[in-house]
Amino acid sequence: MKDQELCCEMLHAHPDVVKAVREAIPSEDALIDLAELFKVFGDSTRIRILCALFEGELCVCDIATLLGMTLSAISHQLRILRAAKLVVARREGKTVFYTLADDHVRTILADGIEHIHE
Amino acid sequence: MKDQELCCEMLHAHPDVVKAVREAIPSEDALIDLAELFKVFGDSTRIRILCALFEGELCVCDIATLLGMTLSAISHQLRILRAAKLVVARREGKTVFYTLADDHVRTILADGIEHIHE
DNA sequence: ATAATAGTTGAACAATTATTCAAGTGAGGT
DNA sequence: ACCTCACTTGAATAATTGTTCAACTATTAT
Repeated sequence: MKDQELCCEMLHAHPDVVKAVREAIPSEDALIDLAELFKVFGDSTRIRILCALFEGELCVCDIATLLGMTLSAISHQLRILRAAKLVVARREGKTVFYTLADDHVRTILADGIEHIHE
Repeated sequence: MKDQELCCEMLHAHPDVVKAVREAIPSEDALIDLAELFKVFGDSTRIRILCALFEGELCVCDIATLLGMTLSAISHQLRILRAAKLVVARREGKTVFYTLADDHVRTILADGIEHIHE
């Protein structure tokens, strides 16, 4: 986190290029938010939950059974997915059903799969 | 990581639904790879590097200057981006220039931005 | 009321990871 | 040969994070 003006190591950088890029890219805050979103996709448990929900709504216990994990572990991950607005919950009696929040999830995952298969 | 057959807590799960989903979703290994890819996008320094490279090729020093970070920190992150095949390097004398490896990066980031703005 | 079921939550622990620091390459200049 | 510049790399440290365990809430049944 050094200031580039004070960092002699970096005086050889191409200042015109750096200036142009600095004006063109989104704000640091926007990119932090973006990284936070991708961080949510960056865990295989959460990816598996999202993929399972592609097939339709599931209760927490179904997901736990499917992944062979505890209710608690799944519930913690669902909280993160809810906070990122990737899934929504619906209660029916004692059971809570989860669904994908929208189609962005499908699109993002599909793009990722495509990159891997290239 | 409990076996669902042995886990009495989960006997109430909907077995037909679980079975259908289990057959429909990709293999656990494939989803682990996918999570690894998104993990690379899940860091704001790396996202900022990728965004900077949208504008064209940059040397390591340009990137370090732009982000106000040390050469070492940037170099470590570039190594991760190279391993994920998101960027490629080209040496010209003492300088190493980096470029986006392909258009998947643009697509994935654009989808992420869209989700945030919804 | 009491109990049982389905899920949530907080604290703790282990594992992962981003940055720093110091040392090490590889290329060009003298 | 020696030096400098533009990186790269390995080890160490601090911060973050996923899972477990135990306790708790909400709903239904008796």
